[in-house]
Amino acid sequence: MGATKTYIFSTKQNELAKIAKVLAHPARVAILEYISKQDACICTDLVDIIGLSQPTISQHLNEIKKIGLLKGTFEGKNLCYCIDQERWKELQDTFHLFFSNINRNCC
Amino acid sequence: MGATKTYIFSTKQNELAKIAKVLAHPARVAILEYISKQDACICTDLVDIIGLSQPTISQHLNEIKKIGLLKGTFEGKNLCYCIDQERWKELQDTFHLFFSNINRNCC
DNA sequence: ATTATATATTGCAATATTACGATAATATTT
DNA sequence: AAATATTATCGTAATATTGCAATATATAAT
Repeated sequence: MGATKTYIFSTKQNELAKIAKVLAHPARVAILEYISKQDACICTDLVDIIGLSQPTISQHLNEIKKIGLLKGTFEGKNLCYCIDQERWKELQDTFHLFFSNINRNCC
Repeated sequence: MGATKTYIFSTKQNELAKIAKVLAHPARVAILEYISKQDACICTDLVDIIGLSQPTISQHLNEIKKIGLLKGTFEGKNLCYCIDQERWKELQDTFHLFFSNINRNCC
């Protein structure tokens, strides 16, 4: 008990839920927004911008990384995080499809 | 410790996260998909369709209701659940905006 | 090599979520 | 009024998430 029964749902349903879960925290929304607004992609200052501790930010970044949304490369001592545009579009499509496939003739 | 620090984020960021949280469970995705596919909206059989217990389904429905996505009216002994089209479009726009506002010139 | 700076990992406590049995509430039917 | 059917709520156990201090790791600069 207590654990999500993923096995009774379809792959697509689990996929959407998994992606949504990453967006289900304001810190991760804020991180994605911040990174996307940067011209360059040196994101050293997320800790100051967001206002959470460095380990916490690091963990959130890791959650975002898990669904393939971040490309990270070292540039000097700083880690350069960028949003993976291909993956971003994929997720956009996933959500678009989900929101589009809804029946209108009800109630 | 342990609780999300909502107060350090913007209303919009918290809003998106809150909506995403509802979609962050495959059962709720499945429920929304099922309801949207029905011509009529008598959704008594969700328990059989999804494969979770009646209390669990009821709780999930409640989560969906909390963000205003469900219109529910009693029709006889059965509860008639429908998706609120207005609200649905709002959420669709919220996500669309979020996914659109992303910088392209990076990395 | 040592120091400084940036990010990752570990360990742990607080809180939240998920799921279901038992039970209550509500409405229909007999 | 009693029985039936459907949904909601309560209580509780299992699991997951959130957040941070402490520590480890990695690169840069001195």
